[in-house]
Amino acid sequence: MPSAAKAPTAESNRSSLSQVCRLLGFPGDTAAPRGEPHFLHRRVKPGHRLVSQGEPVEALYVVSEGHFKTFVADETGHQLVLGFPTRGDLVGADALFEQRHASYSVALTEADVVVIPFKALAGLGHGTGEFEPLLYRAISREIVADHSLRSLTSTLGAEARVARFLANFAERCGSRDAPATHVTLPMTRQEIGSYLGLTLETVSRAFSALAEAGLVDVAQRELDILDPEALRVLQKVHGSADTNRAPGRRTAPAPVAATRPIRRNVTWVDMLGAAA
Amino acid sequence: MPSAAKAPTAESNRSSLSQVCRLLGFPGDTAAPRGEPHFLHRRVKPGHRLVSQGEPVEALYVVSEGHFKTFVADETGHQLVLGFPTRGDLVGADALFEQRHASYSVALTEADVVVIPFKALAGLGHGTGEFEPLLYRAISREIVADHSLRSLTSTLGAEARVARFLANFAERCGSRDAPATHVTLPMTRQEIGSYLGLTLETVSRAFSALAEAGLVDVAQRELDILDPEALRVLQKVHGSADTNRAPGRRTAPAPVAATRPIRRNVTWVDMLGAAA
DNA sequence: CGACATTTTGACGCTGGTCAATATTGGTGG
DNA sequence: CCACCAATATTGACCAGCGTCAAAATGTCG
Repeated sequence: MPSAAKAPTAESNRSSLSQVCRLLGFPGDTAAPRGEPHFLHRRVKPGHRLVSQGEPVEALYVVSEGHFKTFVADETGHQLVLGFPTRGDLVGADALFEQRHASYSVALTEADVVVIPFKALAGLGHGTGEFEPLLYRAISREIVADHSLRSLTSTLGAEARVARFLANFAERCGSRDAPATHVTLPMTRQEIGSYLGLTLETVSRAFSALAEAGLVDVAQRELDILDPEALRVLQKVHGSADTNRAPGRRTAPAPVAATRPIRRNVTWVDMLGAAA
Repeated sequence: MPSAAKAPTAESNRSSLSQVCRLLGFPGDTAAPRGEPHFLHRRVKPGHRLVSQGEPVEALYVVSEGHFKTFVADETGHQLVLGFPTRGDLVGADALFEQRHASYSVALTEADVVVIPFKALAGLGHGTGEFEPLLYRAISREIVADHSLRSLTSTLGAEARVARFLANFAERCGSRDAPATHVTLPMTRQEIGSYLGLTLETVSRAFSALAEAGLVDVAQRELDILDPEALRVLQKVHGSADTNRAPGRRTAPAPVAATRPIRRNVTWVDMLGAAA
């Protein structure tokens, strides 16, 4: 992987507030670029933990480079993958409640994070008042992403989940509105499965199916996105017998536009009834 | 339901900061109970929306009385239930990102909420600096609860999910360490199913099964908890991918320091361990 | 009382989990 | 340098949990 082979150390060991803002994806919020505090960085080697479940919180982190996986481990040792934070993502937000981390975060690749000392938040450093709204937004985004994932897993089938995951991941890898055509997956099939609520075998099968459908080209950890649009739209591939029906053309089938004229009394029901 | 039939208006139309703290479950954090600002309340009738998806955020809310359901609706009108906020829960945290609500919240019963004006947050009212950490904690708790739910749905089978849900719900209904033995479910089977990632039929069947097992006594919306402990412990485990085979090493006390030479991808396997 | 929403119960079948065997990669030791 | 081994990935066969379709019972509201 010739990714960050360039100038790894030169990238920075400290970032200004406005840099962190941009990193988080809030370019507009940079208001006071003056003598604002600079945040230190911290490097994490692959396989090393950034935070551990139960550990008292010392800081929050914003990923600057590399990939992580965050997961919880129940008493029996089983683990559930909660996400794969990468550049621009906040790590450790679940620790603000109870001042203890509620999950593990380990680096999957060589990684670099911006350290946001907990003091800067709890110590009510009003000098840093500029980035409090920023934190709110970042944490809130965690929640939104979480809900989005729940929606994904409870709505789509296995193949569609994997497809969306790949599209999403590739999108987040390509740094600036560059969907990224080729990526090296930093996580195992099992981790993907845990994240999506599937088993590793099902993930593997989904990969094969997507490859056979011509949407991607996957070999082990190497992934080529051939049809990003189809990946994102896909609802079902489900081709065991008639996979090659229309080669080259694969668009989503017409969805059900069932908006039944349900009438009940009050306002909320309009959307309540539609369920199914 | 003769619940809040008593003195509905008398309960309060404004709350002090410390009262909100207690309501949120952070009794210790009440620091400046002096001339602190008082927050107005707002009543919501069953079936009425507290917030709507896409709507610009005007305030956050803390439920004081009653039950809500929060859900997202995709383009086709299908809805996914995200939670059933009740007394002490924060509503609207997902709106801090992008200043627009990312979900609907409708009252399932007669309800009463504390209104926390958005201004009090964005306007960086440092006069209210006391409750900023509080908000952080409350929002963070949302995330933790979310993860907990994901863990639940991806590890347990249908019956176990429903069992845990009922135990959980009854627990949250009984106000003070009172597990609550009888509750009136404010939501439909379908809503429960959406919340747990099941269909309404499966939920209904699970209810019947739990009743037949003598754990609960359920008739329509009326629910009696007969064996709270069994409900919480019940595990029909059917899902999880990893089976812990390696009986030897379970604890991964390996500190953040370099444990061993990292070959490509390994080393964190100590806790990934047993994974397969 | 009649229409509709919600719930219950049954039968059937598909998706995806489980078990199992093999292939491939990459690191280690002789 | 090559054989060996562990971890990961792929693929197949089997089957069961739960979604789907369907119908009937019960409750609710106008």
